[in-house]
Amino acid sequence: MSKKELPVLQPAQSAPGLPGVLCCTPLAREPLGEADATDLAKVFKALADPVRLRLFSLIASFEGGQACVCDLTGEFDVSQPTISHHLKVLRDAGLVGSERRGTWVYYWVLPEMLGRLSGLLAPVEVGAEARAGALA
Amino acid sequence: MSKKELPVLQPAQSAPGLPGVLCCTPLAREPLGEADATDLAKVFKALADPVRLRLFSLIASFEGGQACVCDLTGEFDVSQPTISHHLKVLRDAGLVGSERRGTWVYYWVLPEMLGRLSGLLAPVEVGAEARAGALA
DNA sequence: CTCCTGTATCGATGACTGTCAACATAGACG
DNA sequence: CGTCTATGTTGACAGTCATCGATACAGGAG
Repeated sequence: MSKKELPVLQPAQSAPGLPGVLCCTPLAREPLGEADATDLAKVFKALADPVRLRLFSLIASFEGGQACVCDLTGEFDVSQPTISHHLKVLRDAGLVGSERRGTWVYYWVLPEMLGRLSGLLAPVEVGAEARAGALA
Repeated sequence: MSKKELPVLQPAQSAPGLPGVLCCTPLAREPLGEADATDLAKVFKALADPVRLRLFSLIASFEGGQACVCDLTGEFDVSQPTISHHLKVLRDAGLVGSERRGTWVYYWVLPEMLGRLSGLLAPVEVGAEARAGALA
């Protein structure tokens, strides 16, 4: 079941509330509102760090689609508290989910947000018309 | 600088250094390398600001696909130098191109980068393939 | 219970970033 | 030439961020 309009982002968990923009509005289709831009910027900011990008990619491409923190810390040159901090940023942005399972804590990517971002960045048909229709 | 020294970035050429990652590698497909993550982070960082997001969206959705700075400054509460700064960030990230045309300077979105980002964020089939075929 | 390991939080710090005012530059026009 | 308008650049400041060490919390083992 795929719901497109619902901002389902486990509001009870950690997602600070990502409104409708992140649903399906193409960035290049119509001007972004202030509030929407602020929310979107938070998500991009979460991805705007090399360590977080690698963390995110590592989790996403892990066997089973999830990884425990112990699998991640060894891959980076930063300290464990830093890794934990970055994971929290990703979680707060609604990009990953997490769950404690016994001793270890597992993280997985939330594909919804990924798909929304992908759709947001999808370029609209800007063929020859755009270039040709120059004004004065 | 009458005709500019080629501000319009060409993929992996005059750009700040956008290698192959930005071409078509899905983020959730395989772990991102350090260098690739650093480059990608720069692009996301350029989008990680509400003003820049609105600027970008505004330019992209403008009539003719391009807008002069004079069309943009009025839409924001920040000063003109700040707008100019943000436009430079977007240009350096390879997200927009610019050209002086007489008195005014016009900006337009580079759809290539947009498409690359969109492809990068495209979620892989987590439901079936990733879950099953990952463990080799 | 106590110890040990895995993970999160806290406080501090150096680096970066968004913003502005002031100034510089480029082109149009008289 | 000089002047006006449109943009870009510079320098400075405040706020944010990435990172660390120390520490706290959670759960399993003894």
